[in-house]
Amino acid sequence: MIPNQAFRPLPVSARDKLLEAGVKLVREQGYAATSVDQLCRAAGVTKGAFFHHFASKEALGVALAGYWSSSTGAFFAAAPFHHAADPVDRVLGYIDLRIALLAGPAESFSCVAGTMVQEAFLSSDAIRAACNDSITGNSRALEQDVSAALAQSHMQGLSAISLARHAQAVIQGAFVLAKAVGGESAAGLAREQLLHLRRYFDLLLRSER
Amino acid sequence: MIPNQAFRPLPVSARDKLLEAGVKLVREQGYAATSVDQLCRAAGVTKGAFFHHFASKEALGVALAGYWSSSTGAFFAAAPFHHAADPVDRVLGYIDLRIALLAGPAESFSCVAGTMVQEAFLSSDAIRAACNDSITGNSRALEQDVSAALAQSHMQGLSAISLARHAQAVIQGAFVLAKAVGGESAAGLAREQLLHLRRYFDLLLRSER
DNA sequence: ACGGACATACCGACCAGTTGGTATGCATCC
DNA sequence: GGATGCATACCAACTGGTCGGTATGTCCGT
Repeated sequence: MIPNQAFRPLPVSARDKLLEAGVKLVREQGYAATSVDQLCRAAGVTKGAFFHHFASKEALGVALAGYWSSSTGAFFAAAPFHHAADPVDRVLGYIDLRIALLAGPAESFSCVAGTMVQEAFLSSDAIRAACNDSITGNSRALEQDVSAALAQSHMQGLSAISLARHAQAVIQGAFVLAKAVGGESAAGLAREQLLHLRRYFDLLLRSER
Repeated sequence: MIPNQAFRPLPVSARDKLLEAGVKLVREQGYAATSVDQLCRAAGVTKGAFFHHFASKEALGVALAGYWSSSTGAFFAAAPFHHAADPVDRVLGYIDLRIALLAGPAESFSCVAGTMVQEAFLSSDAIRAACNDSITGNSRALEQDVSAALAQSHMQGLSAISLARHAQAVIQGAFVLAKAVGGESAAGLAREQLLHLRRYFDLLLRSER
């Protein structure tokens, strides 16, 4: 999403504006508490435009998860930690980047997919599946490097995808705790949690080499 | 909450029924998507009864976090893992108990406070604070044993409360991932995550003794 | 002139919250 | 011990406003 369109006017269509507004509002208040009218107001478009692009509010939810997945996926894919020679450095580099992103209030660094899926996992299977794709997409992107790093270590009986999923679990859990404490301490608390994750990975991947 | 009242008819007042319904509905659909009418229907009481006991829907949310905190707190306080002589066994015993509780669909083992705070942390500071009390209450209950276990190990520069918080973060993150995959795999995925937490604690607390 | 991209106006359903009321229990006073 | 007074617990019916969604129209590039 948001394709690079150099030398061309950015589309900023009503659809894009609605998705951007969706990211902001869902992060701040969740999916259910965000009304279609509110989305239209925040995006500066009318209700007619909304239902021209999305068949329903649920359809926006699904599209939002996809939009979120694409934009964050592109960001992490372009990050420099991929160029490290040692796969362990690539894995820890990913965690370090996630730590570096933790700043400001919780609604500025939390995950749209994780927030949405908590509310909609039972009421809308389409949204649940779209959010699952987003989260497991992150795991799969990390899995390659974890797998290579595990092969170097003497660790036995550990699955790469399970470890990659653990990174996502800790990240999602850190967001929940950050929202709970609120205020200034949110980012610091989240960072503390990712440092535990980093230590765990370091213990596993650098053991007995 | 729900005091033992042997030989007396259980109160099952409208208030208690509403809180029980709140636990169920918030787990299934979140706080915002749960309407007052729905709560009353599920509890088998009228709307008048609701607003007799709670000044607003938000007030129910705050009371619900307290109710959740008390009932789960009492459960864990009474668990047998506290009797282990070695503090490391008590910490790992807590994690093992949490693993044992993971069964069935996500809505049957997920956390009411964690779900609510994701939606309401900005819109209602009262709910945010009540949920934070519930989650940090769990951390503080674990902190004592973690502190004693850390004192035995040769680990340096690790704070007990930070580690106890990490347990809560992994648990909350496991719930998010479990909701995302949905269906039969939910509990298994959550268990997998808590096993990583267990391994991390084991690596830290049993190191170089 | 035709289709995509919007805007305006509106609908029935449902929302949180309010109203005025009833039923019951428990003191207090004669 | 029976009448009085008052609080608690609960109820059915209602309100103004907001919800997701629709019907219909207009603009505009091709």
